[in-house]
Amino acid sequence: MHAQAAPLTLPSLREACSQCNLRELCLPMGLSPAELDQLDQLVHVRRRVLRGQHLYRCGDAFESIYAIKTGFFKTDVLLEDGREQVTGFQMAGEILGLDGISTEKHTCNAIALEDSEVCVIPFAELEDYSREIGALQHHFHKVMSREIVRDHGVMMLLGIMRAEERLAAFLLNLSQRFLARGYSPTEFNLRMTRNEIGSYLGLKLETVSRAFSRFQDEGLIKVHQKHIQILDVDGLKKLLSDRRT
Amino acid sequence: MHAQAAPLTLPSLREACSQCNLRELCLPMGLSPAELDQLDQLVHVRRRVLRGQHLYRCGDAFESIYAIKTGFFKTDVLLEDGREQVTGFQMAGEILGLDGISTEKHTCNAIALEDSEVCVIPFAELEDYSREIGALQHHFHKVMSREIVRDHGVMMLLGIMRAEERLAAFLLNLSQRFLARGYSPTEFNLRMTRNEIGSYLGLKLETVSRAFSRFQDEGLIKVHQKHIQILDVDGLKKLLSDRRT
DNA sequence: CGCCAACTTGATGGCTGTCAAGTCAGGTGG
DNA sequence: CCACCTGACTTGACAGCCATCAAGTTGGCG
Repeated sequence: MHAQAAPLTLPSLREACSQCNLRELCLPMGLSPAELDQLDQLVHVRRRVLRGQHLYRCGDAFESIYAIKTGFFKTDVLLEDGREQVTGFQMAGEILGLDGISTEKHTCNAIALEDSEVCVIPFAELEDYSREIGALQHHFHKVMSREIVRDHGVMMLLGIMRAEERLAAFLLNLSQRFLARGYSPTEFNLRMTRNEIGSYLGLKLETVSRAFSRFQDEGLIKVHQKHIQILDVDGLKKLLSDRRT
Repeated sequence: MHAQAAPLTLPSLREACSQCNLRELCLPMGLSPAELDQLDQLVHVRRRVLRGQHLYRCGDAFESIYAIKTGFFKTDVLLEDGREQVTGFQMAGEILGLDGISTEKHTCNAIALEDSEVCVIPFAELEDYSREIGALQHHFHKVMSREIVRDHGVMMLLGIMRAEERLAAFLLNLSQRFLARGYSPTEFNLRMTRNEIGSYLGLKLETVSRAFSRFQDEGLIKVHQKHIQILDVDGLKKLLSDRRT
C-alpha cells in the first residue's frame, strides 16, 4: 500500500475537454463539437500529482489512461538490482498509461517531475465511447501508434547514435514539443536531472554533463544547471546528420 | 517504384481465421464463434512475400495491417548514411504495420527473412468491425499495447544491458516465442544474420559472434552457424539477473 | 570448382563508464 | 541573516567494454 493522492472530482475547477486549450494536442483532436460534448461526459475526474509522487506504479491494476493537463512526467522501469531505465518524458497534452492495456497491469512507473494535474480517462468507458464515435476511435489508435513510432526513435537513439548525437536529438525533440505548446523552443528549463536524462539516453550522468559542456564550448547552447538556451539549432541538427565514416 | 508481389486473393488456399491454428496468438483471440465468422469477412486477402522482399517500405501509404500466417520478418529504420536499426523480428501470429496508423504512412521497412505469407487486414475495415465487436476492439488495443511494452523491453536491453546480457535476453525471448508456437524452445534455426542481430541489439556483428562463442565455451548453448541449441536455460537467465555491482 | 556472403577470431584503439574530488544552488535551522 | 547540509552538477584521471580493422574459415550456390 503506497501513499497516493486520492482521485478527486473537482467540479469547481471543471474544465471540459471542449474548452481545453490542449484539445488539439490531446485525445479530443479532430472531434466535432457534438462529439466533444460526448467526450466531456467521459472525462470527469482529474487528479493532482505532486512532484516526486507516482501517478501509477509498475504492477498497479490498470483501469484508466491519463491525459496530462499541466506538468511534466517521466516513465521508467526498474531492474531488481535497482537500475532504472527511463522510457520517456511526457508533457501537457500527452497520454500516459497505454502500457497497461496489454496485461491489465501497469508495466512501468509514472512519476511527476513537477506538480502536475492529469485527466483520468476510465479505459473501459473510453472503449465504449470509441465504438460510438469513429473519430475518437481513430484518433486513439493514432495516439497509440505514435507511441510505437516514438519508441522506434528511441531505439535508434540507443542503438546507433553516439553520446553527443543522442543528447542533440533529445534537445531538439524537447524544443519541438515546447514549440508545439506555445513555449519558446530555444529557451527552457529542464524538468529532469542529468541522471534521468542519462538513463533515458543510455548514458551515465557524467557523460551527459560533459556533452552539455562540450555543446556550450562549441557555441551550440548555453547551459546553466537546468536552464537551457539553444543558440544554434542547425548546428545541433548537423550533429545528427554529420556522421564521420 | 519497387518490385512487390501483387496482393493475391487465394480462394483455393483460403483458410478462415476461424480455422486458423494461430488464432489464439493472433487477432481473433478471445472471440466467440459468431464473432469469428464476422472476422472472416474482414480478412479475405493474403499475400506472399518471398525472402528478401519488402512487405512495405518506409514512406508507403498505410492502408492495412498484416498478420503473419507463415514465415519470419524483420522491421527496420534506415538512416540517411545507410546505417540500419532493426526495430524487431516478427514471427507467425504477430501483427505488422501498426507504426503506419499514426501518420498514415509506414515509418519503417518490413522485410521477409524467409518466404512468408501474411493476412492483409484493411485498417479502415478493422476499425469498422471493432466498433461492432467489442472483444475485437479490446483485443486489438491489447495488441498495440503489447507492442509498446515490447518496445520498452528493447529500450532496457539497449539502455542498460551489456553485450552478453542483451544476447541472452534475445535468445530467451526467441525461445519463449518458439515454445508458444509449438516448436522446440531449446533448438531452432536463426532466420537473421549476425549483422541483423547486432543491429537489433545495438552491437556489431563481431561482438554478437564473440558472445555466441563465449556462451558455447561456457556450455550454455551449442551454436553452429544459424543453428542454435540451448543447453542451459537457467544459466542464460542467470546472466540477466547476476549483475556485478 | 570457384566465388561470395556470412561467420569467426585476433589485435588494437577509442568512446564512454567508473571513481574521485570539488563546486554550486537551494533549503533548513540556529 | 548566515552557516550548514544535501543533492545536483562539473571536471579530471583512468580503465574497460566494445568497435574497428584485418585475416582467415565455412557453407551455399552457380
